[in-house]
Amino acid sequence: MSVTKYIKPTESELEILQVLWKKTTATVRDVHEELAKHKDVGYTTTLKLMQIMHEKGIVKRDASLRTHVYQSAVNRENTQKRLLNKMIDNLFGGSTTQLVLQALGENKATPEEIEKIQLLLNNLKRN
Amino acid sequence: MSVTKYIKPTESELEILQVLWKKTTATVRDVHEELAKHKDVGYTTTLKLMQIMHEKGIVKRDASLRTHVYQSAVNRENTQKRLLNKMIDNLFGGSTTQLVLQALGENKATPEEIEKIQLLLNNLKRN
DNA sequence: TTTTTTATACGAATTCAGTCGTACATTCGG
DNA sequence: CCGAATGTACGACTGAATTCGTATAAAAAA
Repeated sequence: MSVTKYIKPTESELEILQVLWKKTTATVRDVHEELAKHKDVGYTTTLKLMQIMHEKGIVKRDASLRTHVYQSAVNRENTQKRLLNKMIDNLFGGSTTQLVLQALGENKATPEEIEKIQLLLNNLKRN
Repeated sequence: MSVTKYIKPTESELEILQVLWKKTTATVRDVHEELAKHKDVGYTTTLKLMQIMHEKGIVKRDASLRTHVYQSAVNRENTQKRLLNKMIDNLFGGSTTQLVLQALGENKATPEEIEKIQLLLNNLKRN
């Protein structure tokens, strides 16, 4: 029986994934320079992390050239959904609504964004 | 210069906090039995965790009796808000709306809950 | 061609979360 | 009173995440 593989990126891995999701494709140096903008970290640390992510199957890479080219191997939306659900369980007692209320509660959603959410809600009600 | 203390509960700590938030006040046994409903864990593990949380200042306790009585030392809404914002940054590129859309996207919010959210949104628009 | 820069690989250290066993004290039932 | 149950303290182990140093190869610059 095949066991569903649970990919649960760590925090550092998520930072890297964000870069890869945005750029589609990137070298270790690309990623590292992006990360270095916001935090103080050594190049080999980023390298190691990406190697481990490769072992885990979180990223793919083209190693045909000296400078390997990486890309994400996990779907962005799925990953978001899974971690979100976890947070809903862990922190909001399983209530999506509580999370949404909390998220919107003090935050700066523009009127256009609010419209977008309202549209979605209307569709949901119709079902 | 005082450094702002960053309380970042771990996953297990969050489980415990949920119980404490719900019950207001609880012994280790209370908490443990609540946790044991959903996962397999030893009593001393829960105890140890709560002791560590006490050292960290995440929970308070009354140790005047043999059986200590614990309660949360961190505010629920603040904690939720902080972790939520972190997730928004880490996983949704800083967009609250993206998170909300994703959360509502496939999830089972009841019509009543949807109403509640819509109400909130209408209020937000009015400002 | 020599030197410097840029890559990857890899081993090792550190830290932390989570788990539990064991020791020991107190309380409770009989 | 005595044994079982219940409580806290605490040390220790495991595994994972993170960090970085060093070795080595390749490429680029001088």
